[in-house]
Amino acid sequence: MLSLKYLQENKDEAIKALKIKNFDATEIIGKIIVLDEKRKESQVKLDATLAEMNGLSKEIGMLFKSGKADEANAAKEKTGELKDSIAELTAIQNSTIQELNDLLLQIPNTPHSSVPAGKGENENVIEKTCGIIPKLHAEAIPHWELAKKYNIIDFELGNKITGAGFPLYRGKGAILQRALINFFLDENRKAGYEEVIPPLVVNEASGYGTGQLPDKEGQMYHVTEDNLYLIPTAEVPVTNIYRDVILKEEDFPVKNTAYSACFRREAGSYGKDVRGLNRLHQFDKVEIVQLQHPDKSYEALEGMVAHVEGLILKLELPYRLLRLCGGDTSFTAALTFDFEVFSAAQEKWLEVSSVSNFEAYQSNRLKLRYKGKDMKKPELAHTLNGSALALPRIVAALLENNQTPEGIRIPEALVPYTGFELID
RNA sequence: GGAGAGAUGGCAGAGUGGUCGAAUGCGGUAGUCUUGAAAACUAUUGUGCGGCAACGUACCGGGGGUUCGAAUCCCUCUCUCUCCGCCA
Repeated sequence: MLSLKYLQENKDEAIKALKIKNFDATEIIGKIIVLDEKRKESQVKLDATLAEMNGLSKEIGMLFKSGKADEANAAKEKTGELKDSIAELTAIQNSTIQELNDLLLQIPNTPHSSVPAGKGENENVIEKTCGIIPKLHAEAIPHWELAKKYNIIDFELGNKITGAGFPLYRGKGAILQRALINFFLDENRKAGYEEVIPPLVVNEASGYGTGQLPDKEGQMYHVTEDNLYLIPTAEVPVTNIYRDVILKEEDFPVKNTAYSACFRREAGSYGKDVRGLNRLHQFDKVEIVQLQHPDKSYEALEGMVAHVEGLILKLELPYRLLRLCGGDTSFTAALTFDFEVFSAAQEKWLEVSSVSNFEAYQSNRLKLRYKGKDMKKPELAHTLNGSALALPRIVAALLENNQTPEGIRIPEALVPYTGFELID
């Protein structure tokens, strides 16, 4: 969430920026500022009353010690009234803070000045399109048919074991998954990201920390018995490593990468978009996360975009880079770049990575801060993350684009990982 | 799953009802000394909120209670450790 301080100091700027996200914040920010005044007022009163009470309690203690029990008991009489008003003021204070917090949670992150206006995905800006879209042979088929033909992904078996959206990879299909995961992790590690293996199930506090809760509750699988959630992305456990942490300024940049299975309920999805590997309930992804000094987060974002681009290039896939418009930028992001690869048989661009700078929006909830030597108080750090990369759509494009009458060709960079050059 | 013990500042660890935001040690930072370093010595060293500041206030795992007053007593939740059981 946005910080109160930011909203107070940059009210008009925030309202203007949020219009790019098609969010009219005029009323809500006005309410917040009024509520905060109220909060301050009740705080001052409460503190004064508490101070009075503390003083009185000390006095009573001294009176008892010096044997003046009568005076002490007389003083006790006075505390009742103070107690009542403390209870009352505390209640006001708590409900005001609660109300304030609820409102703050409703405001999306302010977009970066470079985010174009727009309602939805059609208005995203194509920054560049690279690579050659292959001309497939006459018998070319989409990946879900290739998966069956070469017996590498079994959707029906996944169906039997679990349900739709939980495919079973087998043989060279399974090896290809493992190869991609290792390839991505190795490349990320070479780029300075420390590898972690996080829990795949998180508690409520972590869900709140990265913003999946409360609003996206329905998108996560919930283990009600233990009140835990299956992670929709490694971003959740990895970013929560740094919840309630105060970093030293010289710790920046903090860079982590993690492979994880990801679980998404995808409630409301249906139809041709979910065919084959295009949209799954369980899929594999390698994620990169960075924590940065506020002055350097956009530089870091650029670096992350370049890194992801390098991965796609090594896989020899045709791709394009999109700068998301206000309407398509997520609630929590300030600036997002999407990578899409072209899947030649279904003739579709498929999103394979989303690289975002969240600025201080996630940090504010996480209470992730940093402190420099000359700083009196800690400040919020900036968080960034990106997929590097999500597997299923990469696999879809690899299968479709590289199909030949002899079999499916594996890109050179992956061969050391698969141990074979052809799926046949 | 059963029985017991515990959770205090960056770390270790004292504190069992009043002046305790909390002893002490280690660590960190700054300084003195030194050619430099080490050692020694001196000072300083948590976070939130309000305040220009002085200062006030809250925080001793989370929540609730008792009390004029709670780190300290009670209830509850979570987590950790030890032993037993079960088991990858």
